Amino acid sequence: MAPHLPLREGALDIVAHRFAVLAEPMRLRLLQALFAGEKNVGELVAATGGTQANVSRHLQTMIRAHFLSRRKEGAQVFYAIADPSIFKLCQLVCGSLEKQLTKQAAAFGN
Amino acid sequence: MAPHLPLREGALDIVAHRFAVLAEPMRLRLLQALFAGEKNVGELVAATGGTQANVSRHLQTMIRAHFLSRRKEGAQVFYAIADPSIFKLCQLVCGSLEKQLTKQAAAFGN
DNA sequence: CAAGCACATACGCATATGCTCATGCAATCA
DNA sequence: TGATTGCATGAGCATATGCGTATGTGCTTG
Repeated sequence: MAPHLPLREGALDIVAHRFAVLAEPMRLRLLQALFAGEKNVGELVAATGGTQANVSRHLQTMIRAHFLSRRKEGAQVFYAIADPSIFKLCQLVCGSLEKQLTKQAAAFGN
Repeated sequence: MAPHLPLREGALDIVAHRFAVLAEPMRLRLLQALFAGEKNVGELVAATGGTQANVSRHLQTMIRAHFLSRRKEGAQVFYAIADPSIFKLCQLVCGSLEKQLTKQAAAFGN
């Protein structure tokens, strides 16, 4: 039941793909914008500074990965974070990154 | 101190890169093999079924990302997991993946 | 010193992925 | 109904990345 860490064959590819979805700065920007709550595409375009086409594509990518949810309201489409584990994932990476950078800084004598 | 989630510019690229390192099946296989403890390159080649050159390349990638540590002993080189957050990262992804697949299975009527 | 083992790395190819531009499609409004 | 707004998507290009093959480098051993 728990994390059978010797993962079955094929599972690794799925896990890798989930990490890959998080491996694009623009998608992380979108997630960051969505941490504050549901937003429509126009708001996300404004928040990230990307083009409408590009933002839309990245949103589809995260929808397919089941990281986001979609809600149509008239002509607009609202996106929201659907997988709460994303919070912890980002926190973990940021945390260990901070630790590493601090250590590197200390190595310079400081 | 804690997760300043509105990350400073540039930090996102670094975070994205860290996720990217975890976004390759072969690297995940190597990490899985290393979960049991330190191993040298030959053992990792055997454990993953990859070629020596490819395994070596991926190990360098994870070293540069500070995910692994390196220890030379004579002609051999031993690698080990240097960043404990990798455990939790994999557990989180596997956990939410399991949840999602279970839900999808249930949607088929079961 | 020569030979062999363990590991790293340069090169070339194939594929994947992000980006822009242009267009399609649906809903709203005049 | 025609025009406009909001979002999605196809085409094409540029780049990045993984892989295999071949070769380089350091250590060990005879």
